[in-house]
Amino acid sequence: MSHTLGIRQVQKQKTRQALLDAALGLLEDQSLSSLGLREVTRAVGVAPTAFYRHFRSTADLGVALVEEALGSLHPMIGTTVSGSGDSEDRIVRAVGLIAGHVQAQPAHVRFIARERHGGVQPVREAIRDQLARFAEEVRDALAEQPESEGWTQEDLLMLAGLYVDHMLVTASQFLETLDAPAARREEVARLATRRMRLIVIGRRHWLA
Amino acid sequence: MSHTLGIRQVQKQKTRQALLDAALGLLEDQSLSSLGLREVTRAVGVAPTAFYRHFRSTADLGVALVEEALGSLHPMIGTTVSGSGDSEDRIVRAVGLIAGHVQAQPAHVRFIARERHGGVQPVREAIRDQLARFAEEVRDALAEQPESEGWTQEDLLMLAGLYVDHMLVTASQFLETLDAPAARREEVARLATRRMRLIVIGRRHWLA
DNA sequence: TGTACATCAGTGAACGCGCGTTCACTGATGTAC
DNA sequence: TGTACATCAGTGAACGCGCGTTCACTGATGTAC
Repeated sequence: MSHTLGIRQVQKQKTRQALLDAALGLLEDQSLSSLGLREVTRAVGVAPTAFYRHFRSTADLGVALVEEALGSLHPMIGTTVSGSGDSEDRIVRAVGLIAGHVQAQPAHVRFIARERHGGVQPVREAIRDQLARFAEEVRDALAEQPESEGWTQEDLLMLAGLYVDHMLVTASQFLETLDAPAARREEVARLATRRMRLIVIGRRHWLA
Repeated sequence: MSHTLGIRQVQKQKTRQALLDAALGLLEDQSLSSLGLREVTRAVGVAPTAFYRHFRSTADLGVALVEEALGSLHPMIGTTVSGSGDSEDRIVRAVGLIAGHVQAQPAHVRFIARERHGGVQPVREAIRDQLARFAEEVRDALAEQPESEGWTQEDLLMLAGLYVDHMLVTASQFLETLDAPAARREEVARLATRRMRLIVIGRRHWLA
């Protein structure tokens, strides 16, 4: 049975989302460790004290943003790695997907890149955990490919980590081209594709 | 002829260095964008206004820290890439060098990892420029290896970028093991070595 | 070498400002009967 | 369905505090003669 939220719950969720959205916007030009609670509430148009009805602190809000930014990407992983076509097709598709995601959610991507090594410990840990999950998911998807025959789980996880890190490097490179002409973006895509190709070649000859 | 600095210049340099050192220490648990000028002068034991005799702002100090953290590493590049031994020797030596540097200068490494995508634009740009120089230096060193015959300059730079990014990923992984038992550090070293080996294998078969 | 003046790294008081957090509150929504 | 009470998201005043920046200053160091 579907549980309908009351008016109060719905309104509370709206305010919470508004706080998250406002914070994400403010974080385009600063780090979470310098984001002020009053800044966020001012941007939303609520009293500073309303903040505490939703988050204990800006660090707490940051952890929620990590969930929002990365939580929904997990399904994408499997379909990309296990998708149809040869490895060249998959490389091109993966780079395209990253480019598209950066265009669609630049603020999310910037937030993750910035706070992955940022000054707020709980947020760093939340990101690290999510990325570790990504790597495991990639490993499991790789394990089902015929090319992975003879590979140890450990080496598959090593390769998966390489893919995940490369994905992040590529995303942050696309981020830097957002205000640049499309040609610059093409160049990043070309370069990312070649890097990925080199890794795939390394994979193919790994067991030799 | 050697130019001896006057007492005044020497003292000024000392204070400047004390400000840089204090800032670096404070940046272990926060980002530059939340670092206060008064925090830094308080840690050094000088009046807040003394700060302005050395830097225009904390962002300006950050740019100086980038120079301090990365400027002296350039010579290391060439000797690592062009060093003696086969590729396996060079991989092991490179990973060892990174591990040693992280142990010797953890605050520098943390600062670079944190501010590379941090909230202070001039600092991000300074880091990006230094890393671009690293990549070019690696490319030039690679170009002199016999294995690079037939490679375009562009592909060599692509490979060099892969090495530089991998170096940073490895450094930040070592950083997370600083308070962990040595066994954890060994594991990171092992993993980084394998990743590097996979890239080298990819390189060997690139032109096929 | 000694003297008179210039330089300038560091001082300390003062300023206006925005911060995070507390508290008792209001009034719409939810619930029990 | 109507009523009486409970809940609780958001309010607004108040607090003490540390911030960045200004300014005129001091006194040791540097320089010209």
